[in-house]
Amino acid sequence: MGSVTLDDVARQADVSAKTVSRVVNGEHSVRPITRQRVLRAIEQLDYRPNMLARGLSGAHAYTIGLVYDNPNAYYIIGMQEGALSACDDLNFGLQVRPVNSRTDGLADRLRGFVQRSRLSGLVLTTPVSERVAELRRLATYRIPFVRIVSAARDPGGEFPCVYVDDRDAAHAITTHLLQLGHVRIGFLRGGKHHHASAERLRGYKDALRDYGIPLRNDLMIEGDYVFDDGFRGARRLFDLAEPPTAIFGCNDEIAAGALAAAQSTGLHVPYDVSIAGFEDSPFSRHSWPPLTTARQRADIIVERATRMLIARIRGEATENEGFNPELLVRGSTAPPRPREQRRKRR
Amino acid sequence: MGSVTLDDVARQADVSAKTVSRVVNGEHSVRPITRQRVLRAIEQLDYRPNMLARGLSGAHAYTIGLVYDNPNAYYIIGMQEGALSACDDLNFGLQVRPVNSRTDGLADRLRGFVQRSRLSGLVLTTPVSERVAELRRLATYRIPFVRIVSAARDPGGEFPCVYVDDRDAAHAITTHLLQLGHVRIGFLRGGKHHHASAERLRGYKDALRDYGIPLRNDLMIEGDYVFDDGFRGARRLFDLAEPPTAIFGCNDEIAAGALAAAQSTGLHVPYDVSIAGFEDSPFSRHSWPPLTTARQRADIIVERATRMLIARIRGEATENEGFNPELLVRGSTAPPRPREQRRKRR
DNA sequence: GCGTGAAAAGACAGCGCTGTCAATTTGCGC
DNA sequence: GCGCAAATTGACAGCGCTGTCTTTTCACGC
Repeated sequence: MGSVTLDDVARQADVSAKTVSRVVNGEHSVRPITRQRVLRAIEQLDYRPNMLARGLSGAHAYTIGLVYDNPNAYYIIGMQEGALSACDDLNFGLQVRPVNSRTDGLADRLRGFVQRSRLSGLVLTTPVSERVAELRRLATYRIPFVRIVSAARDPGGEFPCVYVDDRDAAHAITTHLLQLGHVRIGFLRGGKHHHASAERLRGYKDALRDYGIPLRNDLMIEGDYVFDDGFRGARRLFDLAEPPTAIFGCNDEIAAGALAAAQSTGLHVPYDVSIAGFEDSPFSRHSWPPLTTARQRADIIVERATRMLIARIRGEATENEGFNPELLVRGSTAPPRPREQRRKRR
Repeated sequence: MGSVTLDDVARQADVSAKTVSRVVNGEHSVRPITRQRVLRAIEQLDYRPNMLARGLSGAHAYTIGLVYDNPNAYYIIGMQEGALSACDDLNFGLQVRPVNSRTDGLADRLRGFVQRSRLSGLVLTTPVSERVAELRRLATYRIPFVRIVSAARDPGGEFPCVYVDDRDAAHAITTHLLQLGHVRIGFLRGGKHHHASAERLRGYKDALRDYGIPLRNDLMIEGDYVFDDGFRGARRLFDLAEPPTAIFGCNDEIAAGALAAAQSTGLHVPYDVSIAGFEDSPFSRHSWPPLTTARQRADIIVERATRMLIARIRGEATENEGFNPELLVRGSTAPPRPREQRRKRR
């Protein structure tokens, strides 16, 4: 209804529709003079390409897919915002796709998804981005994608990516605790299958090693990225003969669980025990005390990944980019108390 | 590339493409026998309509818009899930649209959004759904929409809607506190411009009235739906000469703020003060103690609204539907202590 | 069995754009 | 100014579906 079409522009600029199409899509083989004329016509008419027609006609729908497997609402919203902002800016559409990353045939399901919606490419977030074998397969299907991964440095190699240095951030958090004087620091690990979790554990270990403190297995507790595991894990730590004076939770939800465990045990945070998280989710800001954590800007990270993906779809070359989460010290961490002053459990 | 088209199905079912189209779109001038045949063919071939072609060809894009103005990530995800589930089921696409509901020209911006993407209709969530004048305008543009509103009973009248009885739920929560023996109950109000907030306040007032307890203005504090207002509001209540023994926060985030305020003041929840929220967000489950609250299933509510919208787009008649949030009693509420036992503030 | 109106099914023409390939123009060396 | 390859530009045929209009079939009363 009344909307301006390619043909209108073509008539106005006195060229063929195809030439207008070429200009709109930034193809090379148009003379500057012609391009000018077309651009002027586009502006005069306030023309906007019809996504539907573009997608139906062309090889792909000028739409990218954001693929995730993550229960964390805040994280998802952040990622969505980032992707949307890049897509709006570059005239692409966005489709959001939750998947189960642990099942077989992931690559094939993703291909199905891409084909059905004629997606131009995929942004793969962790932990989907860690299934390298499936990714290889995806690549053989010639589906463009950019992954977001946890890595201390540019992994280079096979696939384009945006990398986040979880290890360094975990190192910083642990060092912060060490500098406060903590020696027995518990670690509540997140999803076994998440590489990010392993990286954070490694940062923790490295920091302890730097301070010459031997690792103790009873202080490192397995679990998932969920509140209940944080709660139970922290309880186990408190029950040790020599409980830790600080606990580092692999993400904010785990740390919130640890915080609740402390409070339910009558322990005062941070006086009796320090607790740190990872993520800077609302959890960490809206607890009492607010949690020391590492800020990870999911929105910015995904926006960069999305821009990279679109650049690649357009045939441009790209370089991998890295991000460093930032240490955020808040009220949940403090120096340990001398032993005798520590409060009794109720 | 190998994707199954309408024609393939038509051939398989030995009918015309148009008939398949009719079946897919739930039009009702198809004989049951024929419909069966077509459905079987669709299943055999695993046919899925191509959104792009549908949108290009038809008067609208078989895609609905979910419009919200809400900072609460958890809520948004819930709504998205509900809408997506209905859309997937009914072969519609979904576009998500955050807006600022307080600005002028809302209807015109929504129209722009609808026209650009050729949306078939809109699901309007609170508080967007409360701008009645703008809605009237939207209706004159002949844009189909369904609103989600806060109301104690079917508002009937002008626009189709799904209504949620916030008042009754707030009444239930307040009654729960009264039955525990609380008399001085504070109320932390959410967004002034949200009708839901007014409804919850009214439920609170009604319950007090039912128990013959006079309202006290110093116990009702204005604020927004955010943590900090909950924190500050609760602090003000604690500073009263006669502080309340229970606080009802207008949503979970406010209640979380009140909880933090209590903890930061050295008050023990629920022994020194009871706290209740509204929403059943992760906040309420992941705090210590977990919050008594009212469960509001954003996903289910929005799913219903989406189905209603699509039915209307298809020209079917619909009836408004109501939902009642459910009281969830958890650890943050308990009987008040006799006065002398109440703990001193530090 | 026939006539009738309504219900069901089909034919056909695009929707706005891009891929393909053919036609035209340009630039350049001689 | 000519010839030729390369650079530009254009013509045309769909992409997969639905709206419109037409044809066919059905149900029913006599």
